[in-house]
Amino acid sequence: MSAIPKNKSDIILRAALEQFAENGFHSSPVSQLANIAGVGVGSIYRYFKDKDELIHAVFAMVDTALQKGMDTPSDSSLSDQQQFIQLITNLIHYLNAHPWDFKFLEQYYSSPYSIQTKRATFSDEDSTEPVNPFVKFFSGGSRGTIKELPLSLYLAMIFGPATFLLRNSLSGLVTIDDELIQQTAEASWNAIKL
Amino acid sequence: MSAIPKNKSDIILRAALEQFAENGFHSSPVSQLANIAGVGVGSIYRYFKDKDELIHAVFAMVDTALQKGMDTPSDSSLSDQQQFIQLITNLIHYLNAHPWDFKFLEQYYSSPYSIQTKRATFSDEDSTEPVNPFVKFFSGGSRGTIKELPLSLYLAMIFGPATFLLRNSLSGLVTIDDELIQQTAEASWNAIKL
Amino acid sequence: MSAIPKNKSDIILRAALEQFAENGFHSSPVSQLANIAGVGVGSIYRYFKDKDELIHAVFAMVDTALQKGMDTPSDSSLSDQQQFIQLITNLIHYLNAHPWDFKFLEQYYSSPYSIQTKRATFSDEDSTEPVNPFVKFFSGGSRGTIKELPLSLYLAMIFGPATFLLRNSLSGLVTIDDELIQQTAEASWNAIKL
Amino acid sequence: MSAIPKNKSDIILRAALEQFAENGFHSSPVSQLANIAGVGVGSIYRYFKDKDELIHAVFAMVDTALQKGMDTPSDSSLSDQQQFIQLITNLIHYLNAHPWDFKFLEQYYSSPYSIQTKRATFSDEDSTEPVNPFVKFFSGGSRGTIKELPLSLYLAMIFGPATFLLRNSLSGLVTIDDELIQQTAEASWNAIKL
DNA sequence: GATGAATGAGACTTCATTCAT
DNA sequence: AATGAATGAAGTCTCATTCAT
Repeated sequence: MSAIPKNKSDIILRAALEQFAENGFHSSPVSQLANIAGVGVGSIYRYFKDKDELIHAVFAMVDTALQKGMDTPSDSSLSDQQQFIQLITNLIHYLNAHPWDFKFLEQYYSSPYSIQTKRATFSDEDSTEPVNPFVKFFSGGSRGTIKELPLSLYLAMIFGPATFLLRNSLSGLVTIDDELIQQTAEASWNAIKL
Repeated sequence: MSAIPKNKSDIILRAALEQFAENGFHSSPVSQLANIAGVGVGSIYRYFKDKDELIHAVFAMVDTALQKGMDTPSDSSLSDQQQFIQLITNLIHYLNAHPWDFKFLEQYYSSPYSIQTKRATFSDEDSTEPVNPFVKFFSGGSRGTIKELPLSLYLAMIFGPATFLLRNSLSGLVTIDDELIQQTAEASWNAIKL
Repeated sequence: MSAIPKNKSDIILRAALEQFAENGFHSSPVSQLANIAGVGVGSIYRYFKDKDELIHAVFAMVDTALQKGMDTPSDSSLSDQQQFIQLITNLIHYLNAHPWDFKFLEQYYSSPYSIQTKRATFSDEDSTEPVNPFVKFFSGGSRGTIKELPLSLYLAMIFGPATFLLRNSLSGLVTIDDELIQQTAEASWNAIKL
Repeated sequence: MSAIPKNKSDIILRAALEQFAENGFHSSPVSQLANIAGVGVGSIYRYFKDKDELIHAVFAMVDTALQKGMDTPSDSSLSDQQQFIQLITNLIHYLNAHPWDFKFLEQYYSSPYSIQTKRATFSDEDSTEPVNPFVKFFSGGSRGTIKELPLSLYLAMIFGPATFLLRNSLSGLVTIDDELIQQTAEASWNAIKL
């Protein structure tokens, strides 16, 4: 799935993602990252100023891939409901298929690191691509199919449940299958539809 | 609000909660916890085997308080919808009023520590009290007012959005007021009602 | 001669002085200092914030001892010449007897560290004790026995030759004995006397 | 003044001198020297076995230039005093005009490196050129104008004060002008004249 | 001959834990 | 019981040196 990385910088990023996801930032010594990546410790510092910069770079990689993974060629023949459900389905599918990405993001967002990064989730004023596809979806002007609610609440009803399920899936408390995904997407839709 | 702790063990737990919430586990040296708590480093090790045990103990304290904070004397004169909305309102109110608790839980759940803890959220087989009030709510047998969905999805539609909003509230991206809480509770209800 | 240090801080300072004098700052790893001092590495960091602070502390210790070692109870029955020669004799004697102190000072002054320290050699405006005894000597108002020269030149004719000889003594190029000290002191006097 | 170096070896030596003088040996990574010199790191190791050898080579370059800078075509029409004062004036002028050379020498002499180098200052037995012009001056047999003193003391009264002033000049504590140089040279002469 | 990416030994520093008082 | 000085394992990062291109 993920293309095999060929340049050293990507090899390091992949190894770091794996380690951070499994062990957390603070239980992943740089020396261990180097081992997994199959490079010398010093090489990591050739490509990244310090461990912090590496963490942010992993985030950028994962975030970009996620935006791409969620996106769907906009099909105007689909109803709002169908489009919306498609997006949520994509989101859960992608993160369920990429548990390292999900684990990494969870840690990243609940750490001091995320504070330094300006999240462009809510507005795309200053953002170049990638733009969150859900924001795109909702910013299409008022529709007759959706309740009038704050953007933050739309997003909460989408990412919240999905995140909760994925977390429990990783804990082994829940098994995510297509039926559950479908039910989740519909529930989210019901939460905000008129 | 929080009762003033009187015995040394509680004093330590409170100080630890504050530090962990503000600085994270790995930026909270035991010596600093001792300072804040106003006790010697050695004393912490009298009450807790090591730092890990302290972290788990803080979790237990916070988790218990949260269950209590959410609970409401079950009032059978209220409709299902009213009860449900009351529960969510309580949840968000409590965590919004106790940001340290919320921050701590976020870190705890997205860290390797939570893996070691067996969460008794979904079943109460082995659990002594406290039991999640929402689990109590849903386990009351089938009702005519709620869709037939997996328990995990019910919980996802409750905790997911609430958590998402609280997170953004702490980041300063969103301000949680009573109207938003009401809207959220209703949206969650709409997601699962028949 | 040097009292045997009893508290840990002094033990560390002594060990550091020895190592720095012999090997230089950069060839004296903190771990080695700890070995010589007979303490754990961590202990050094209990008493000194970091290696830099330790270096400055060693300087303070050496500098203070030197001022004391140079000083002589001012004896007004002695002529200017006798007083002056006494001071230089003390200076060379002291540093010759304490080669570590001399080597340390040489390194310290020709390193970036000394820039951070405000040397109070030239003025004692802001300085509390100790004050350089030579400065005291020259600041006693104009005398009829000494040429009118800039203070910096007085000091140059005192410390310059002494330093040069001590350096060569350490290299083994010269042997400093009482006769040489006497000759040096007289030459310095001749350089500035009327 | 300094001829523009044309061969790679000289370019490296110049760059190293500058860096060492400004930042010290240990804050001048070889990679940085390479940058300044505009050559690859590897090239430095083609011309110099290791960093130590480079340091010694810079010393040799600086030392040679200094000897040349101090020298004056011996003019037998001048008195001893005039010749002597001329030599000191040259010395201070040269080092004041070449602060990098002076800073480098200071560091070199007060570092463990200088121990490895056998200085040929005092005797020219084993020395090929250059020979210290002052040694030449004093070895001209006994004169009726100068006190009978050890060679090392002559040198101490010359280099000592000059060095001291230059050091303070670099620290900004003293400004060296022609008057001060003249006064210094005269004081040195007074120190040793009959 | 020249280059600079790659390496890893080793430096500095932090902090969980112990134990004598 | 309580304390906090002492410890050293372990983590982050630098940089002299090598070697394939």
